[in-house]
Parts: sequence; C-alpha cells; structure tokens
Amino acid sequence: MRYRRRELILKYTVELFIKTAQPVGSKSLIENYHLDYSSATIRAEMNALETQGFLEKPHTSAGRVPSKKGYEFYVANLRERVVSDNIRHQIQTLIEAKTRSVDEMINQTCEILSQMTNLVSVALGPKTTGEVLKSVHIVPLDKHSATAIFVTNQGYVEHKTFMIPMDSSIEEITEVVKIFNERLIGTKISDVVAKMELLRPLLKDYVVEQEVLTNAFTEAFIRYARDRLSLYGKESLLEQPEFINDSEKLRKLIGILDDPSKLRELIIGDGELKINIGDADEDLSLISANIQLPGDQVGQIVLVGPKRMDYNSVLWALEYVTDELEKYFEVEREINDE
Amino acid sequence: MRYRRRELILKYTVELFIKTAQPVGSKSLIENYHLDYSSATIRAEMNALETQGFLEKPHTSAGRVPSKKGYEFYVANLRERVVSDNIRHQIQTLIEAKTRSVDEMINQTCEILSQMTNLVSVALGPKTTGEVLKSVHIVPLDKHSATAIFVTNQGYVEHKTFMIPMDSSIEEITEVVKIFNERLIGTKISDVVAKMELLRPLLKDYVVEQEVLTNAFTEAFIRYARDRLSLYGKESLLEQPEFINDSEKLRKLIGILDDPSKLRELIIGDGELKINIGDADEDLSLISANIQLPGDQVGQIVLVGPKRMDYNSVLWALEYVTDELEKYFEVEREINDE
DNA sequence: TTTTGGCACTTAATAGTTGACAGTGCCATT
DNA sequence: AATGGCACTGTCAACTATTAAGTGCCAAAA
Repeated sequence: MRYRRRELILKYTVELFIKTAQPVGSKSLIENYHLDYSSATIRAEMNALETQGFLEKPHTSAGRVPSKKGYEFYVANLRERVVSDNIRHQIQTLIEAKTRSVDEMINQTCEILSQMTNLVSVALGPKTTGEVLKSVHIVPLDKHSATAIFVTNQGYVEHKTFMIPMDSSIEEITEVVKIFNERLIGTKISDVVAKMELLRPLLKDYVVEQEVLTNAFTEAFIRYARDRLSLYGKESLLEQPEFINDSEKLRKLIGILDDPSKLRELIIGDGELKINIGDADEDLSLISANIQLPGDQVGQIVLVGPKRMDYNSVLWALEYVTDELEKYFEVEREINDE
Repeated sequence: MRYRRRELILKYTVELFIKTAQPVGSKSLIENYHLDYSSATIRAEMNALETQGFLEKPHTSAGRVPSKKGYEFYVANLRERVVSDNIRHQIQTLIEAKTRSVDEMINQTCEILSQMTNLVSVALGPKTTGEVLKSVHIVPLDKHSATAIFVTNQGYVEHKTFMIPMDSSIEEITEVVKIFNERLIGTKISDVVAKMELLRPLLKDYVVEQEVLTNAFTEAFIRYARDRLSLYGKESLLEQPEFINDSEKLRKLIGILDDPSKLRELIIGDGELKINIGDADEDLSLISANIQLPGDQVGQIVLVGPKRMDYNSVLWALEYVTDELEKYFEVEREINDE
C-alpha cells in the first residue's frame, strides 16, 4: 500500500468532502471506498487525525471536515497527477487557433479554467512597477472635445475624453502633446505626475490654459494606479452549495470579488505556484500561478473558490495551462529571434 | 387639504413602506402621521384602495404593501418637490471643480447619486449607432509585440496587444496602419470588419502575413459591440433589507447586475425620464434619464434598486443632477463657440 | 350618511416538544 | 490491533401551542 492507513483515511475524507460538501462519517467512508475495516477502526483513526489537527467536527455528532491543516497536508502529500482530457483538449484547440493577441489568449484561458473548475479565475495584468510611459496621442473629436491616449511599454492603454478649455485651440493642445512626447516618454508611471508638474512653467509659454489641461491629464494617470484585473466565471461560483445556503457568506464573497483592493490583498503570493487556503472562518482559497508573457512581463492567474475545492484537478489544470501558454509565447519569441 | 383623504392614505402608506420595508397596517399609519380617524375608517379606505388595485396584502392578516399600480400613482400624483441640500451641495462642489474630463464628470456624478440613494447607478455610454472610426494608432512595444489602438468619433478607445507575426517587421505593420487610416477612417463601427475584408487583397501587396494581422485587428472590433456601462454603489444596494433576508432575490440581482446584456434588456426606456417599476415578482425598479453630452452625444444614467425605493427623492435627485450636468456641458460649449 | 368601537377571524412568526437519524467515544471482547 | 456493542449527543424536521398584528364586518353613535 502506498500510503499508511491513516493518511489514506485523510485522503479519502478530503476527497469525499470535496465531492459531497457534507461532513464525512466513518460509515460513508467505508461504503464509498470499500474499506476492509469496521467503522469503529475508522472512527479511531479519524479521532487520531482530529487530535493531530487534520480534521475537525462541526459538532459532536456530525461527521468530520478537513481543517486548513488537513487540506494543506492533502495538497502537499496526498494528491495524484491527473490532467483532465477535457481541459487538455480545450487548451490545445486554443493554441492551434494561433491567436496573435496576448490579451485574447489569457482571456480565453481564464474562461476555460473557470468553466472546467467552477471557480472564479482572475487574470492580473503585469506589475506596474517599472512600467514606463511609451507614447501619448491626442485625437480631436470635434471643436469642443478631444481624447487623450496614454500607452505604456507594457501595452496598457488609458484614455480620457475631455472638454477643450475655452481659450485653447486644438493646435495648442497638440503642441502640449508634442512636448509630452518629447519630455515624458520613458518616465516611470509613478513619476509621471510629478514630472508633469515640473513641465508647467515650460508649457506656460505655449498654452494659455495649461493648468486646466495638465489637470485633465493628471486625472488619467491616477487611474493607472488601479488594479488591472479581470474576473471570469463569477456566476458558476455563486451556484456552489456553500454560497447558496449561506447568504452571509455569499455577500462576503461578492464584497471581495467586487473590490479589487480586497482581492489583491488576498493574493499575496508571488512564487511560482502558490496555494492559500482560507483561514479559520474565511471560507475561501486562492491558487495563484505566475505566467511569463511576451516582452519580459509577468502576469498572474488566480483561481478563487471555497476552501472545499478540488485541489487535485485545479492545481494540475493550472500548472498545465500556464506551462502550455508559456511554451506558446516562448516559441513565438524564438521564431522571431532567429 | 390638498389631497382627498383616500389619496393621502395611499401616499402615507407608500411612504411608510418605503421607510420601514414592512407591510403597513391601519394603526401604524395613524401613529406615524397623527391621523384624526379611527383605525376602522382607515381600514375601510385601505380596503377600497386594495379593491382599486393600489395596494395589496402579502397575506390575510398582514398590513398592506403598495402594488405596481400604487407606486405608479404615487410617482405620478403624490410626491412633492424636494431636492436634498446634501446632493445639491455635492453636485455644486463637483461643478465648481471645473473638471474637464467628461468621463470623470459622469463618473463622479454616479458615485454621488448612488451614495445618496443607496441604489446602484449605471452610466451608459453613448449609443454605438452611427459611431464612426476616427483614428488608428500602433505603438510598438518591443521586437515581438505591439499595441493597436482604435478611437471612435465618440472618444471611445479600444486596444489590443498582439504578438508580431514571425515574418513581419514593424515597418510592415505601420504600413498596414497607414492604409487603415487612409481607407477606414469615417467608416461606421458596424461596417469596419466587412470593409477590412475588402482591403485584404490590397494589403497582400504590402505585407506577407496580412491574414494574421487583420484577424488580430478584427478581434478588437468585436469588443466594440459590447455594452459600455459602468456600475457604481453595488455594495450598498446589497445591504438593503430585501436582499439581506432573501438570498434567492440576492442571487437574482447579482445575476442581473453582472450581466450587461440582461441589464440592457431592462433599460428599455429612451425618453427623457423613464420610470420602470418592477413587474409582479421581479422586485426591481429602474429609473433612467438621458443626458446630453458634449459633441451631440446622448448618454444615459440609470438608477437600479428594489421596487421599494424612495421615488420622491430619487427622481428629483436624478432630474437635478442631469439638469446641472447638461447646463455645465452647455455653458462650456457656448463659451467655446463665441 | 359617515364614523366608530367591538369582536370574531386569519396568518405568520416564535418557541417548545418530540422522535428519528447520523454520527461519535469508549470498552470489553475477539 | 481490530471489532461489536452500547450509551450518548447534536441536528433536523414535523408537530403543536401561543402570541401578535392585522383584517372584515356590523351595529351603534355622530
């Protein structure tokens, strides 16, 4: 036998609970896995597992539920390599489609992931640290308004439609943009606002209403600070039994999913494959993986779900997906470099 | 007395229910509004109002709740002009700030609205009908990737980062963009994809891998079809008693708020100020107002909440807000035109 | 004719009771 | 070490008051 009995019982308990979402009793364990022991024996083992802290009981006469520690042990020692054919197939189809757009690739991947796992998948854009302004454009819309566009070296675009100040002409504004393009390109996003301030005296010579103008531009940069993340598959997660029956939990979950800063807070991990199993009453686990994007950027894909999730398939799926994607991006680069 | 007694009773019933979220009985009406009639009289009137269809009873021995018809009558005939000082003050501060950005104005306004009303406010971008491609930009990021940017005459920006096909150089791509700028500018968004197809033979002469390129561009245009709407104040709506106690309703609400197409379906109105009070079991009302933006565009602000909402303040607030905003945009234009 | 006090009636919500059930822990026995 | 047996415990669902809030209606008062 590959596992010692006690570990096997822990393994089965975790797996059965993941499947049924019900506390697991000794009898149901025997039934489901055809164990050759009496229920008393299993009970004794489960008791031991409980005192060791791997299992816990909702109440005296209920079955057992894996604890945080129990899940962690399961994830670390007890799961087996399985990548579902289904997900493998879907990812391969995606890759064969030879989509050129990076966003679209990530996008589709996240859709597939959350469909397969019934979890929410989060795509986090590359870290803004070190991000640099690449170019500034202005597109006049009519006499009264124009759209300013800012692009970073990571291909992130922010835009802002603003009213043209009464005393300014479009020519003056294009002049300002020209100056911005000359002086601000290459500046770190975090420094742009400060540097813009320094340019004010210079701008005064060209443009009458420069103050209003730079203010408008500054506003656009405030938005850069925001988290760039997209969520996929929110609906199916909300249909999970833990949230259907517990509207308090449901509201809490939504509060987190809808608030990027709260979400970001939970995604502390930065390592290759990080598993963050919900503490105490917080019934939420996050699995995150980094992914190497073209242009030396690093994105992150995070799966969010209840503590009771199918860690085995989820982890392998995520690993498989990021591997395949990185391979794809990598191959493209090598062909380009030859 | 301005209102006939029966109408007054309807008015009070609606207002008390809006305040307490509890079915309203004859006694509590007398207590709250110091009526000089006995409960029996009030009961008789309420009975009449029920047979007329303005009120309904959740069950025999409960108080009464306004029906759809009751709310509609209230909105049409019974409310009084009140604009809270608070909202007036906040909007004035916003206007005095002289923000130049249209987005930012709408943005802030919606924040204020949902804060004041505890409802979700939805900002809908201008209709895409008649929207026209204004310009195309390409920003090379590094050897392997570039970002394409598309701007419409309404100041809406879509972008897409894509991998540069192996056989293409950046020069080739800028050539394609040049052709796009020459041939596609002024084309309706809905026609761009078709017209791009027609350009393919022409492009073949310039670029080897034109197919992959145009595909990537086409993908960006598919996104244009998406609804442009932003939501504000979701959290506070979820805290309303109707959703706290009824997790079924809660999940339904979230399903609607998170799905732009479902939401759009409900926002049928197009008139100046449209009130759409939830039918039958659907406990949802929508109040929408058009708003004239600079550049002859029309946006829409919609407030979403439970049927039981404070129509009086909400309606006046919305009217006030859109008036002030339009005035602001208008003044700017006139000054510009002089 | 309108208003009112009184009364019987209805229903939901609350609390208490009970029995079945699923599970446990422990112990004497195998 | 494993097991069968047994007492024990907490939850859940069904049932039963009991209470509270409110109604409808009617005969009497204004």
